[in-house]
Parts: sequence; C-alpha cells; structure tokens
Amino acid sequence: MADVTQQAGLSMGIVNLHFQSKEKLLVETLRFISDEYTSGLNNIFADELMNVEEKIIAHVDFDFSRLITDRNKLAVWFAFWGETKSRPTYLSICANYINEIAINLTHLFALLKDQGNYEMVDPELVCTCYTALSDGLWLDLLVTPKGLNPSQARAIAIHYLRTQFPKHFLTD
Amino acid sequence: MADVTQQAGLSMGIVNLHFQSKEKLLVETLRFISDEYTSGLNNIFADELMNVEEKIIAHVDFDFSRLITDRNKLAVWFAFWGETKSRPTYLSICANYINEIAINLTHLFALLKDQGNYEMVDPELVCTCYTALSDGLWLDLLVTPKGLNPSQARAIAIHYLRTQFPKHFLTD
DNA sequence: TATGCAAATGAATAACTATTCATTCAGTTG
DNA sequence: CAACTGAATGAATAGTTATTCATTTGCATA
Repeated sequence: MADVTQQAGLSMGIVNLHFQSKEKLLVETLRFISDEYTSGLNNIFADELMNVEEKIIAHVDFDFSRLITDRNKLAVWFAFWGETKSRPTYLSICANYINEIAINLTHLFALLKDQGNYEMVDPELVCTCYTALSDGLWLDLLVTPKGLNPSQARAIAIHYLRTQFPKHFLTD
Repeated sequence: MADVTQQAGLSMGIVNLHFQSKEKLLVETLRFISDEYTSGLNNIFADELMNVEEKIIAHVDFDFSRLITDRNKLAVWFAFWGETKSRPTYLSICANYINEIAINLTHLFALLKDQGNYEMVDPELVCTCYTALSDGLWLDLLVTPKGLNPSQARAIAIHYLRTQFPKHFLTD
C-alpha cells in the first residue's frame, strides 16, 4: 500500500479512504482494465463506418496496440488470472468480459464466413482460437520481450486469420 | 507459510529448514514445474520409436494432459508469469525453458515441412503460433473451466496444425 | 476574512506473516 | 541399550504491512 500510494503521489491513508480496503482496490483495478479492454473493442464493433474485415483488423490492431501491450499492464492481467481460482469475484469479472467479447467476435466471423462463402469455417472455433492465440502472444510479449515485439505478434495473429479466410487479410 | 506447511502435513519451521527462505521455496517451485514440463517434452523429442507426426501429436497430447492442465498447477504458472517483470530470477528460468522447447518444436515442424513438401510453411512462425495458442488455451482452462475442457482445447490446437499441414493431423 | 466542509495526511496502531532456535523425535551405530 | 545424529517441531520473536483517526489542508460560500 505504501508503494502504491507513493506512486500515486499521495499519502498512506488514501486507499482506505477511497476504496475502503486493499482488496476492494484490487477488484476496482481488475474492473478498470476489463472495462478499458471491452469498451475499446465495443467501439470497434459498433462503428458503422467499417466493414466486417476492417472491424476484425481493427480488433487485432487494438489487441496489439500500445495501450494493451504495455508490459506493466500485461503483468497485472496475468497476476489476476493466476488468482481467479481462489477469488470468485475475479473469476466472475473475467468470465463476463470474456463472454461479451466472444459473442461479438464470433458474430463478425460468422458475417465474414457468409460474405466470403467460407463454407468450412466454424466461427465459434475461430473466435476461441483467435482469442487464445492473442492471450498467448501477450504472454510472449510479457516474458520474452526481446524475442517478439507487438507488430510481430500482430502479424502472427493475422497469419492465423488468413488460414481461415484466405481471400481476406492479404494486405498486411 | 503456515498454509503451505499445513498442506504438506509438516510443521511451521520446515520451509526455512529445507529451502532457507520463502523466496527460495518459490524459485524451487518454478524450477519444479518448468522441469516437469520440459522433461516431459524432451522424452517425446528423444523417442526413437515415433515418427515426426506422432511426436507432434504426442506433444499436443502432453500439453493437454491431466498432468499439465490441472487447474491448481495452471494457477501457479500464471502467478509466476505475472511476477516475471519484477523478478529477474523467474524471468530467466522462464526464458530458458521457452527457448529449449522452441528449438526442438521448430525442428519437428521443419522436418514435417520437408517430408510433406509444405513449401509455404514457416516452421519458426508455426512454433511461435502453436506455443502461444497452447498458452492461451491454458488460460481458457483456468478461467472458464465450464466453457472448455482439455480435450476440446486439444482439438483446437490440432485444428491449427491442420491449417499448416493439411495432409497430416487428419485422424483426430 | 471568517465559517464550513470535503479531501487528504501520516504517525500510530493493529493485524498479519516469515523466521528463529531450544527442544523433541526417530533412527542408527558401537 | 546408551550414545549419537540428523530431521522435524512449534511457540516465540522479529519483521512487515494494512488500517485507523485525530489533525491539517485547500477551497468555496456568506
């Protein structure tokens, strides 16, 4: 708590004044990064100026943007994920945002499947696979920062999407 | 420490007797799970009775085996990953096992590329992509245990490998 | 410029947790 | 079966860290 308040340039007592307890500060922290992530993606889903392919690319761009791939923030994500098993509150916050994004992203893949006549594509599978891939690439960015940079990670994600939608995602 | 020693059915002082300190216990814990993982995979790489495709399938099977996808153990992995940024010792242990596995797995993909005349395949890219995918699927198994079981996760990993080596990995 | 009020301070306290070490235990040797 | 030895115990201690609250600060209003 001393470290946190010092970083904030404030005094010791401030966390308990504003958040009641350390545990509630942590919950609000998880809520903050979850909201930041989902609202960034919801803006893309809701954007009426982009077509389906552009939205998917914007999604990937967001996943590997500075805002999201900041190593300090990635470390926070992993710390919370590690705790989900023993803290039901964290688990439920995570389950919520994961679910919300999956619905929207699966929908985009389903639309692209129709538009491109990709008859063998399973949108739900592609959504799960893309999401897992992106989480795993975040781990690479966190743990082997010299081995992979965000734009290489982005290229790997696009490489996967191209396997499913070979007529799309060619410009990158 | 009280919880840990209690779980072990031993007394309070035992950790400092055997490991010197809590921090060293944690380092040995990370070493233990890293060694367990790499040695399991090294057994597969070194097995002279399997062909390349069988080794890759054995690798995937191992990644989604009971031993590895146990949620308590996954939680431990994520907790350590979250700490790597601030603990150089953890970072270096992780960098080591990641590197060792990547060399071996990339080699297997290169062999399969040659054997199957997959001219467009980039073994290093496939290795990075498969590894990230598998890490991300572990997150799914940890955080949304009701949404995905290990055999479904395994199927998703195989699905990706099939995109790269369409003549292989068809039997599953 | 006095008064009121919400926001912030940080030393003191309370709560918690890692570590120590005098003692006990269990097994082996002469 | 005594003497020895290495492993284990756990109450006591030392160290750390979250929380409290009497006090101060800064700012708006009369």
